[in-house]
Amino acid sequence: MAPERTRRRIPDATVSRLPVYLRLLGEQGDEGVDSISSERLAELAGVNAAKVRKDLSYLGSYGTRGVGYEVAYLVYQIRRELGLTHDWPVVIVGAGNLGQALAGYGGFGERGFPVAGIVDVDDNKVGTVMGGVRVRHIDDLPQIVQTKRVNIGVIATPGMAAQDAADRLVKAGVTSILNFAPVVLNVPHGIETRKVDLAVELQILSYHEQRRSGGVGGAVGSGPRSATA
Amino acid sequence: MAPERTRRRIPDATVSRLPVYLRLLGEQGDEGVDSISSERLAELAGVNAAKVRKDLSYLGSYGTRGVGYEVAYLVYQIRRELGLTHDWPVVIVGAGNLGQALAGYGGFGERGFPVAGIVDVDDNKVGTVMGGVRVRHIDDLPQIVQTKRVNIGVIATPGMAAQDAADRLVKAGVTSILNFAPVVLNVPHGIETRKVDLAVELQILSYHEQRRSGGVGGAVGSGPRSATA
DNA sequence: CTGGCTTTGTGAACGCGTGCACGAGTGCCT
DNA sequence: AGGCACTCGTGCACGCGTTCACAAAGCCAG
Repeated sequence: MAPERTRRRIPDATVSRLPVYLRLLGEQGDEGVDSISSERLAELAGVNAAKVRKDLSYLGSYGTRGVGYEVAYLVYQIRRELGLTHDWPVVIVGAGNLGQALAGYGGFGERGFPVAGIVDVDDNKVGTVMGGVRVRHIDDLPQIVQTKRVNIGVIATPGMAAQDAADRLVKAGVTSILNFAPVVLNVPHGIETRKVDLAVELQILSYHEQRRSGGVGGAVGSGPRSATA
Repeated sequence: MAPERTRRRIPDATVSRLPVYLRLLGEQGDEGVDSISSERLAELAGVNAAKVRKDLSYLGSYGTRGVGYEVAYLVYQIRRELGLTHDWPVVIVGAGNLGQALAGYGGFGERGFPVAGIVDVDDNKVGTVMGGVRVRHIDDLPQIVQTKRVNIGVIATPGMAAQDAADRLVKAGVTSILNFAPVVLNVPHGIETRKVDLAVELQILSYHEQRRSGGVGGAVGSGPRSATA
């Protein structure tokens, strides 16, 4: 390949915001907006304007001073940087409540992440269809990953089965994992992992609520507007 | 419980890790472990031992030098700090795929966040039962929030309906919102908000995959799966 | 009771991300 | 053509979070 030396590394914080900008820019584009300022984009994204400019500067200087950014071009650049110029098929492990919801959630395919397959250990679930995809046995994982060129795996199993799922995914050749199970996964170096834990999110909110309601005192079930029990 | 000066503000980063420690400590407790070192806990949580100690130090000095932390006591302290000494009923807005999955996901109630209600705008869904909870009309939101003393709302609607859902939740008296819709919510100051966006997570993974597969070279859409064994 | 071993708690250094402030470039209007 | 208004791009300072390193503190053996 070209001298393409160590490609500008983009800070994690920025990477996590680019998808947000991308979505907003897409919406703006659909509404006929063809140029947008960092200030406006910042407002839509709920962040600081300087941050937007700095974030976008990591992609290169694609803005026009005095004018702003051309929406369509910016969309293209962000998509390119995020690797969204082509689809990334994903495989879902676990066909329970969550797995079903994920498979049925149309947003996946629409946004470039078609569900290449769903697998489960439970033979009773194998064969059923969810979101247009037939559930297959987890032993078929390697085959699915290979034939469908899957790089991303989604773990939607109970916590107990998550590590095994991760092991199988890695063994099958997956290099990125999105984990919904409340478990700290142990994966080989080089495997990218992200975790979404509903319980953690709720507990963080709980912390703030508890704080709001008068600090760590006795166990009182008082809400902001509720009668003190 | 005299020290009311628990006003100590705990860093966000720490707050987001406490739930993880809590779960791990619970598991260890179930396995009969009654004392644990920061090193061991760090290993389980996949973080640095010093970080564990610093995190726990925000709760107070509950460890014993030379020995470690008493699991049961630490669990109690973390639960107390996170406000988990009592339940926090939640109300789910949106009875679609995701809403169903969330309602059906037992983990909610088990972890102290019982589903006080599910609401939807669609009259066809109203009356059906999900996860043991009957779906009610969104107009009943204020009543549910008030009678069940709900402080936390969960938005599981399509993006288009999310802002309206948030407005209704806030108006009904909810002060914390967990948002699954791919939208930047606009809420009054003082309302705590957390966002879980599947598309964003996948796109972040996509970024790393794209990076792995040779960087942003030509705009050629060669298969995602490059030469990686 | 003393010495040695273990592990906590924390001061201090470092690094990353954020936000400000301002120079530099661009387009529009007179 | 010249001046003006606007917006990007970025150097810099600040603050938060992470990590190291070590003294303080507790336990145990003999």
